[in-house]
Amino acid sequence: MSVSGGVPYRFEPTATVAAVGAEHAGLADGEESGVVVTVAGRLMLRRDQGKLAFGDLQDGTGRVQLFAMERLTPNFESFTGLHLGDWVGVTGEVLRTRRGELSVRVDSWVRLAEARRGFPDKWHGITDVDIRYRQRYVDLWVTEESRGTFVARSRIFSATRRWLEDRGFLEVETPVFHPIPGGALARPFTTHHNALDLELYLRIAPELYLKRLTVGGFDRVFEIARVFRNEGLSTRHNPEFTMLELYQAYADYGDIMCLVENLVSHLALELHGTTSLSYDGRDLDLAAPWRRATLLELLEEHEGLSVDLDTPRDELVSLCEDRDIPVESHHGPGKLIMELYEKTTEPELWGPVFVTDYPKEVSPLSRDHRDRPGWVERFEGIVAGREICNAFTELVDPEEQRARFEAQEVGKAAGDAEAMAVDEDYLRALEYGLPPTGGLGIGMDRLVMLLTDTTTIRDVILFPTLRPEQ
RNA sequence: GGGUCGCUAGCUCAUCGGGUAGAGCAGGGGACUUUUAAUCCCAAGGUGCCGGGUUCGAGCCCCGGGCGACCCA
Repeated sequence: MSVSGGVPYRFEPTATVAAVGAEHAGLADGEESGVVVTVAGRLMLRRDQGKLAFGDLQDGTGRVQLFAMERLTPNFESFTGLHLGDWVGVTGEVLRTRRGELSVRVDSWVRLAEARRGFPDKWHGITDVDIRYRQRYVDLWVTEESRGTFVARSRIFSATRRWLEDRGFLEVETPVFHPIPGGALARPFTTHHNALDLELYLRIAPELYLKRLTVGGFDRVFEIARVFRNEGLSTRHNPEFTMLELYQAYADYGDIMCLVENLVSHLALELHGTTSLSYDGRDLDLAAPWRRATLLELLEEHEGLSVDLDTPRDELVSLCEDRDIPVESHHGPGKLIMELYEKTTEPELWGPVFVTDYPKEVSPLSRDHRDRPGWVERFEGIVAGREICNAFTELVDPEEQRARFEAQEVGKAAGDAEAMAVDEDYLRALEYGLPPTGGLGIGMDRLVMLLTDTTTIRDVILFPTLRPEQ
């Protein structure tokens, strides 16, 4: 076996680094355990010392020191010739050195892969975030927080699935290719199917398909859906991101609020053992119940504005203009109020808070409010100034839905690239009867950001969208 | 789309009132029997993001472009 030779086709570690550490925590300085283990991972540091050599092996669970001796270790010269970043498998006795470092003695070893490119600085790591995003395969080894964030992301997803399944929700998959983009107000990506000679859109939301399933009798469904929106990049926006959407028959938006606050606080407990978190240097408590307040109440509370849908349009327009909010001629009072709220109030909210009851004009899929004409039963969950979810009592009436779609088409004709189109098949589905249903969409990337105290969406997406190199 | 900042060795960073670049780590060679970013010695390593311009001379000044970060729309 030599460093220049080939590498094996398989290898069988008997323990993770973390397990070695846990099982031999009590070993005294200078003591040998009598236990032989096989570990594998990357060589991240090496300290040669004549007839001895020390190295740090890192696997997915942590680091442990390797202790090689010329007297015992086969091919000792080759071992000291390993490069930082090389993958190695090591078998040997677990011991603690005189200096108190838990170690695996290198009684036998094999190189499992060669790092032909030099690893980043062993102390400073990678500081250029561009390299971290483009070469995540290096970042994950070198930047401990990065690995931790993605492990947390995985735990959040699996805990979410488990929690929903425990409550009778069925996970489904619906199409990514949509002939008519719908379910959200956003610009889609377009693509083309050659055999059908058909323009298709990458979905901007799975919503309309999931509600078709509710019509079909799946009374609790969810999908963890990659969605695609053709918009700019920012610390909060990636063109492809992940939404959890769920639909619960017989429920209204009040039921969904309870679901959200229970799910999110559960995830915080699973991940951190507490709902008291810190985000971006500020305290945040996700314990249920969350405050509920209407959009108008919050607009008055934060901006001192007492307005409503019957406020004269001129007045709303000048309130917007006073705040440098651009107004377009087709904006009605609902849209103007929404703009005022989004620009002045939403960023100020720390939360968690459920902002309830939105203008019908900006909510084409939500059911009319049972008591407030012109408004719908919709809420957004705002945490740390960010919208993490959007939910409503679903609009079930096909006639009303058609009218909402047609109002959207008017906006589309007026040049609104984000407006919805009429989806005849969806209307046909509604005509077969959608029961009272509560629906929810959660931005999973933003939720992960919140729970991992991360302020850039690129830090929670393994391979964020970037301009190509060169 | 606008503004600010950044881009120098594989990685992390220096240098200067414009005079064709320097260190640590990594990589190469050597020393060292308990190291902890080990240490010590030696040698090597650069299209200074790209393209123009000003200048006797540009990594540095000017213009254009690229990529990124942050802020704003």
